[in-house]
Amino acid sequence: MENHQAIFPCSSSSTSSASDLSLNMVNSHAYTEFQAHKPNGFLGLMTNMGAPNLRVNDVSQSQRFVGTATNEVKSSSGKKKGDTKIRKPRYAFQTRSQVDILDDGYRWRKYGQKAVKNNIFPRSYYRCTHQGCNVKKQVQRLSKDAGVVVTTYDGMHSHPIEKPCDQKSIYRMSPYRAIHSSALAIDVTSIFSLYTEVTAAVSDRTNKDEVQFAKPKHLGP
DNA sequence: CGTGTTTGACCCGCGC
DNA sequence: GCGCGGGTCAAACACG
Repeated sequence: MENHQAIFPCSSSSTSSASDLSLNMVNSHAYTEFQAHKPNGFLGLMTNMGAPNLRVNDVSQSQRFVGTATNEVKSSSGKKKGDTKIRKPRYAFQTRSQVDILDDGYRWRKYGQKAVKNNIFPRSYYRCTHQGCNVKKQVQRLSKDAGVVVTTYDGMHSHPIEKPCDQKSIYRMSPYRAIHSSALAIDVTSIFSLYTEVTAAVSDRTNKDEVQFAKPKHLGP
């Protein structure tokens, strides 16, 4: 596989200024359960996964990572009739952070925000702005724990990371984004290198529902 | 002007 | 069939 350092040039610097950042990654089946407020909800999953309150710098030591390739996702336009449902890999990151927007190095455009049932926090919808890239993500805070942000990714990026290391020069922030994230931008590129590796693995297993845990080589055991 | 957010309206799938 | 909830669209708007 390709060199992650080349894809994520910032992966060596964990400049999280939101000091209380932790992360779990879950498959979307579990995430769906969480959303439905069933007994085996998200918080319970944290315990099951055995990696509660990980700091981002410790992810290499104990992070668990699961994905699925068979979630049904509507095409970009959910309005057309007779659309064949395409399946994309879908992943949910759980991060403990004071900010919603994780600086993953890609450029996202917000295209919607919705109030979610049983959650006091709205869910935000983002789309990758790269031409031809149809990757989407959803960002939502847990109502039970306002410090936890769940970021769900739909699809895989088919292009290199767009944002160089110098956020100030490349990440042209809108005033809105600046308000919410410029001061506390979180560099989680090392986490997203995991995402890339496993999504690639998933793409090779299109007929299987579940994917084995992945251990990123470059992050060590 | 380019880029991005906001937000109400709209569409669709699903459960009852 | 109907209502609800999730996801998306698009016009209006903000800002450098």
